[in-house]
Amino acid sequence: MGAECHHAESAQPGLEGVALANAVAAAQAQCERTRERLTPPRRRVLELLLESDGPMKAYDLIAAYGQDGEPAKPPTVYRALEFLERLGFAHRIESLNAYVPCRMEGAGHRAAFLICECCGAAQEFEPDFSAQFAAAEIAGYAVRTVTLEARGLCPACKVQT
Amino acid sequence: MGAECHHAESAQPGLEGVALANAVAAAQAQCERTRERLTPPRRRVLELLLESDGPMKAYDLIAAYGQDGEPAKPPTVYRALEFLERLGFAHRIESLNAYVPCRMEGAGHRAAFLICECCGAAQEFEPDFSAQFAAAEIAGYAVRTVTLEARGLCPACKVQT
DNA sequence: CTAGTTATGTTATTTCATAACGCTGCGGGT
DNA sequence: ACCCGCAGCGTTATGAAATAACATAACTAG
Repeated sequence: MGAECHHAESAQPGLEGVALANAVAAAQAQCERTRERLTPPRRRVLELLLESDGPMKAYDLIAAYGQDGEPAKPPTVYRALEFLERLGFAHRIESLNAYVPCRMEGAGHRAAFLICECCGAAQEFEPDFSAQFAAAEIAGYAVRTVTLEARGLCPACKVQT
Repeated sequence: MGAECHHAESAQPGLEGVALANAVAAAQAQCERTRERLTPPRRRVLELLLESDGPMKAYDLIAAYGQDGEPAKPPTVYRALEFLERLGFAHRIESLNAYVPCRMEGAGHRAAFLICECCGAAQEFEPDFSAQFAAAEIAGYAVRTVTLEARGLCPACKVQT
């Protein structure tokens, strides 16, 4: 994923082993609570996102989908992503055409990201949209969702060249 | 552009005649001040954006480019859009894959939009990113640009069904 | 069990964006 | 005046991202 620099992309190391299993199990449990179904393709895509060190493109997911190297068909992955986004298990980063697993505990529908233009890392943070909601109210808009993406340099890339 | 509803999309009526000419002339003047060149394709794409009632897709611009009905080649339009964005004359709306002319006076690199999911209107507003900058600073990020897109219903669509 | 709904598999296509290459025309230096 | 370097453009082709459409399978409530 590191597109422009050589730093190890370790800001958000992917999950493995037990941590991965726990994360998937947590998603499973939440689904059962809300009568949603974490079906095999959905689970598989969630796993891939959680394992990744950084944002994944849809076609990265498609290529990585089959344990045997067989790619998925695009709709399989896009449908899974739609589900994961709806449930809040994943977010789309519009400015990258890429996807990340949600790293925030129980954050509902709010998402905000700090995106490093050097190494490609994307860090989710808890947004405070009060100023934006105020602006929306003045304009008479009923806001449903807000996406915010701040681009710049992460601490590691800021230091080096 | 109105995708899902029948309301007139009049929130941001396009410019015509003298108003259009004035807007283009203002861009021209600013270019001259900064030694940038508002070449014919750039001027043409800017005109098309200013004339439009709402966000335009890249291929809308491509189709509308020639006064004689001849479409442009994609790179022509994408290069012009890149220029217009760099100069702050236009903004890309990531969540729509669409472009709008900048409506804010002298706003530098900040852009924020209220997007109606019913009629497709996109209203630019003056963002206050102080909360986000604070969050970025805590995380050690050096932010360069921020894009914010709030999706919901505009006043007109909120009232009707 | 069976009808309705939700999810998946599959094929094909559409939409969005950029790579690569050569030509042109303007501006700066000597 | 020259020519040289670079920004901009035209053109062909391709790559990347996302969805349409339709058939089949799997749950679930009655």
